[in-house]
Amino acid sequence: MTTAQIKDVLALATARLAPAGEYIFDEGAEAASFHLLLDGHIQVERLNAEGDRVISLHIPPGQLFGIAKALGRTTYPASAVAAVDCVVLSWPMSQWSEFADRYDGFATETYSVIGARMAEMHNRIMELATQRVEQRIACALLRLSEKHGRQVEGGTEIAFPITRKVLSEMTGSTLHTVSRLLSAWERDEIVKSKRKHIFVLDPSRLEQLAQ
Amino acid sequence: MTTAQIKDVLALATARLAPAGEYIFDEGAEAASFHLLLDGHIQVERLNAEGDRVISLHIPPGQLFGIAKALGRTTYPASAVAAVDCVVLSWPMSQWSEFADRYDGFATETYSVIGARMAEMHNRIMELATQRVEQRIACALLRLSEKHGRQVEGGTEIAFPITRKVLSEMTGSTLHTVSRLLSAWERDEIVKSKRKHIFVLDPSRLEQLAQ
DNA sequence: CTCCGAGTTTGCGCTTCAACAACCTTTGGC
DNA sequence: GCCAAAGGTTGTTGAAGCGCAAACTCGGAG
Repeated sequence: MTTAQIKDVLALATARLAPAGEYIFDEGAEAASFHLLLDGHIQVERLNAEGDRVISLHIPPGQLFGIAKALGRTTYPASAVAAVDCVVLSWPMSQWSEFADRYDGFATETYSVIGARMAEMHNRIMELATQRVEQRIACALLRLSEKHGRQVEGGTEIAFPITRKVLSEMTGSTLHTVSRLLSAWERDEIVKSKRKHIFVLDPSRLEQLAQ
Repeated sequence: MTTAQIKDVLALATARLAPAGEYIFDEGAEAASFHLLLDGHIQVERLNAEGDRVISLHIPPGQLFGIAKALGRTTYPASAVAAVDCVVLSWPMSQWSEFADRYDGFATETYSVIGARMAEMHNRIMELATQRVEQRIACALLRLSEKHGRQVEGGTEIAFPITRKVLSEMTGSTLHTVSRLLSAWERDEIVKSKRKHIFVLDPSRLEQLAQ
């Protein structure tokens, strides 16, 4: 895309600040807009019939999300919540095809993102189907630190606040089990954690635990 | 697509018969072709590091598969095996973009398929994360009978041979547990099974079991 | 017709982990 | 500085379901 094209596109967007905890859109709602995360972290989640929350993925800044239209859907398949204060650009879904037609590489880029997300979901399915809780949590921490990590002295910090509860909802477990494991791993100096913040100190041993 | 266009397209395809058990392509292999299943049933699967097989989805006749290129990938993310004798049309992946450009609706149609598959994977993740084995197996049977069912007197038969082992690999369980549950459900006249064949007699009670 | 192997059934012990419960700690609002 | 609420720790218990083992049965190859 040229600079002129970028200007055009930005002129059509609405920017807004979503404070931590705000829902950008809800599962099942009509997909009226697609979004770009400029800053912050978005959590994509669904509730099952019994009301258990399952967190499917986290969106890092710079990614499009809520692109239901690209997949032939008219409603959002999941909800998106701001995990921290976020800056979000939004466009009406009606402009999707225009964008795709007009800007070369827009569609290709988008489908690469979708491909990557599918691959990630595929991995999650494998993990859930074959690994034990301990391994799954180790995997989740590794993924988070790789994709959403920030280097600090001594290790990698996960770049947004994350509770035991959230980690359990990402791994199909309970906050109790997560708490126990994090405590054990902290004793072994594999991770370190403050409330809502986790640091991976020794990724190689975490990988071992994930097998 | 017009009839003339269909003829063009078919002229470029290679047709072949894949006997039951044959691998159409392997996980990780270079994505040289994309395929259309004319007849039969394809099973998409992956192996994890320990060699456990996980079955992600089943492809019904009439669907495209192995469409890695559409998702910006150069290798297949999973393997595809013929679950029964299959008739498969294949095109070299190099023709993908040509097809997408030339035939209106081709791309849109494809992305709808991808959207549906993502939705299904999403559901699988939810199930694996929150439901117990019994519920997951009930869900799997319902899905199979809906998407790959064939009406027979008294119920619905799953349209391709399926072992306890396969069902366990679809649900992240073991063939023993599946066997036990099927036996119990057969006593309650919810399902009926011959070796490699399963009939769903009472879908409503199965839905109850799946909650 | 017989044999062999793939598919299935069933029992038993043992591990994993969710459920329940109680208590502790940190943080932010007033 | 106090309080409430959110978040975290830790112990105990019970059950789900996996691993192992052994036996059974069907169906096809020869």
